Amino acid sequence: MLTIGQLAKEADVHVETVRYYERRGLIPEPPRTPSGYRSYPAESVTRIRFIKSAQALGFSLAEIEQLLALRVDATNSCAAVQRRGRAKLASIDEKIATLQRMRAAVVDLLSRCDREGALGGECPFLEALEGVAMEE
Amino acid sequence: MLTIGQLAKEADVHVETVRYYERRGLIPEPPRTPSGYRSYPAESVTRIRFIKSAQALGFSLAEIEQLLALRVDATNSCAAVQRRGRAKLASIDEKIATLQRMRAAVVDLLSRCDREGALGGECPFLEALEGVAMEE
DNA sequence: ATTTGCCCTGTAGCCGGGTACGGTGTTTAT
DNA sequence: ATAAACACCGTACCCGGCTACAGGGCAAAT
Repeated sequence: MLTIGQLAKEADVHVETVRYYERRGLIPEPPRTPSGYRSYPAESVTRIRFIKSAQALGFSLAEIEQLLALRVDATNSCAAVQRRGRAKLASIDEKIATLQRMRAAVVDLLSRCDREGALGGECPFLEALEGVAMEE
Repeated sequence: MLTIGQLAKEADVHVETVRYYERRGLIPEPPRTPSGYRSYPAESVTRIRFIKSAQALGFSLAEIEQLLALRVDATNSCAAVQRRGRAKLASIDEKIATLQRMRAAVVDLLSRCDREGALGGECPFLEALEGVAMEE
């Protein structure tokens, strides 16, 4: 079991962030020691790291909450989870596709810069970016 | 040429957002009509769409500014562009890899939900998320 | 045993990224 | 020729996501 400070350090966030996530319902309220200290299981580290990664990929905390809520229980039928899971899958796939277009644009830019840059060319990025944007 | 309102509509942002991006230096100051109205070339639409897509992938406006500044000119040598471009490439690749791990976790979750959910199983998401987090 | 450090619960403030508003000038449609 | 729709500028405000106190209690090290 971990104190909030140990958890924060492991997950590379501030202590206040952990408490903030708890208030937001992104992590469950942990058990307390007799004196009232929060006491976290080791898996909390995984969860917080997941939240930070998903954020870095452009998911909002509200969306992350939905991702974390993908579980079958009293309120979620397996069918409902399947439906919402597939929707999340679609948004993940769209992000991957857009990143791959961005990647190709940067690679193209760098290679042209290599060839033409030596010749005093211009290497404009916008040109390389044609069609990179995500579809709505 | 487009008015700011037309540009905003095409790019699916608010007029104020376009002016905000101009203040931030993310889009160049456009030429003005005699009466002072901004007059945009069609390619501005591409640029704003790119900005919105990059944001949706977790890039901050500051990072996007750097991406857009990947061009060889008086202040940027081709070598410098190559160096910064490769750094951006690395961050793009990391995002792709993390999204692919997330994707696999969701797919796994859905398939298990299919098999075990029908049997009254639990489908916990955290378990599927082991190791999804981005590396630092 | 007391200092140092970490924990608690508030509430308030900050930063990034817009968004809204007020007052005014310009185009365009009727 | 006048109303509606849009543009200008400036400033102020809002929301998401933290971050920083303040004022107090507990725990580990010297």
